[in-house]
Amino acid sequence: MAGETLPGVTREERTDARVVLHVDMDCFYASCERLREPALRGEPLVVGMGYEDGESFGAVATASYEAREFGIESAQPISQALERLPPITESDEEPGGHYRPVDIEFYESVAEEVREILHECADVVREVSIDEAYLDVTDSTAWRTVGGDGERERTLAEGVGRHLKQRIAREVGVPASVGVAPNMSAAKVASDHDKPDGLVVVPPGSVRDFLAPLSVTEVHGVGPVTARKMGEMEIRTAGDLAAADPDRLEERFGSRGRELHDRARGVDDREVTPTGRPKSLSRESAFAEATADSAEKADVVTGLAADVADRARSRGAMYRTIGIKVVRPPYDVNTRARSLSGPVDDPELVREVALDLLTEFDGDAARKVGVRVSNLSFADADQSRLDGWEGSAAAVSTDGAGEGSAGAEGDGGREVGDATDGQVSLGEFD
DNA sequence: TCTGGGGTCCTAGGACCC
DNA sequence: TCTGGGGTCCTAGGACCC
Repeated sequence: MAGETLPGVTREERTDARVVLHVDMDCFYASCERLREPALRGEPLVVGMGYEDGESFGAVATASYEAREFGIESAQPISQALERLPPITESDEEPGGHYRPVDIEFYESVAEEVREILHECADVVREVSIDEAYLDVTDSTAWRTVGGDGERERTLAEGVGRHLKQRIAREVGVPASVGVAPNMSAAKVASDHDKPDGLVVVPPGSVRDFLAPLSVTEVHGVGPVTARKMGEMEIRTAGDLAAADPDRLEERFGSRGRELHDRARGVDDREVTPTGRPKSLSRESAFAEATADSAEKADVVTGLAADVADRARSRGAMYRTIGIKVVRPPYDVNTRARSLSGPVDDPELVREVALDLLTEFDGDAARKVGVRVSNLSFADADQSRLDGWEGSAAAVSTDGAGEGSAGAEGDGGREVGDATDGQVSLGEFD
């Protein structure tokens, strides 16, 4: 990192500070809907999921800024959102509200176009979600200030942020907010600071002052629980947090306390690492009405199990742990999981294990159930190289498959057969 | 066979994020 | 704010091993 400089950036201009961008698409699902249906621009728009005709069950995924004016927020129940949304009238004067169901495949296709631009602009891109990413552009720009006499002073780094925003707007047609800062957590707060369509630049040395007046809830990693506890400690702003005694914070919040203290002071050494492999895959579904009916619960779990197994297969993932989640009223979250002796790709087994774990909750009312596979491994070249299997005949098999061949652990009497075709085949279950 | 210490794996729950 | 769906990381206790 320290050695070479890039064209246009001399050695003296290099500082130790990194240049990190956080790109956050503004109410992304709504923007996507407007892309293919321009008449929705400027109108209150709610994109929701789980809402079928006549049902009032589900939640808001994204509300446009116009819809937010009416008190509509994301994660709100659909029924409530639709009540607040003004009715569409014939009059051109009256703003009408619009509802569209989530169409995740279309949004993925738009996100892919955005991703391509991000990867063209930076070597290291970490995608956090469908509408958010961190970029490290330290090697292609600098914090040097340009402009000055007459012109507004700005940094080269700001130019990169502006360029990125403009390309996304021009080539894809959706708005993005961009934060530019010397670390991830500051860039994240910066992108959030002037939404929508914002560009906020926080140069090195000014991060702490930038954060100081903001509510502690703006700090990434501070949720409702932590904010409440901090309130009890008279810590209300990021400035309060920065000035607080780190030992006290650690006492109260564990290692996270120290970390949050650092972030509030503008200290965050985390590298921007490229998006990795998923660690787990899950699906869950809420009942319109909590149910204790075992058959009904089993039905839904069966469907979710099939979906999860399907998704794992399509992504080339094998799993070693299968789990369920049961949420009992009022909001009692329970998880159960069982690990196998080796990774598998076996939809039938996902179903069997999930249903077996579910029997513990026979007779219990459930408002939501879920199925999850974790302990994932990927049978491809990358993974096998990491495992030191490169070049061996068994290159496609992954950790655990080898020694799992006899089901030697005898966990619960289930047998795991020989590893063949890069996958462990199974004998009887239970 | 009343009993130390360290390491790892597994499970369950909690907090947080988008 | 009584709460949808898909994730991540951390913690803590127990089992098990040496």
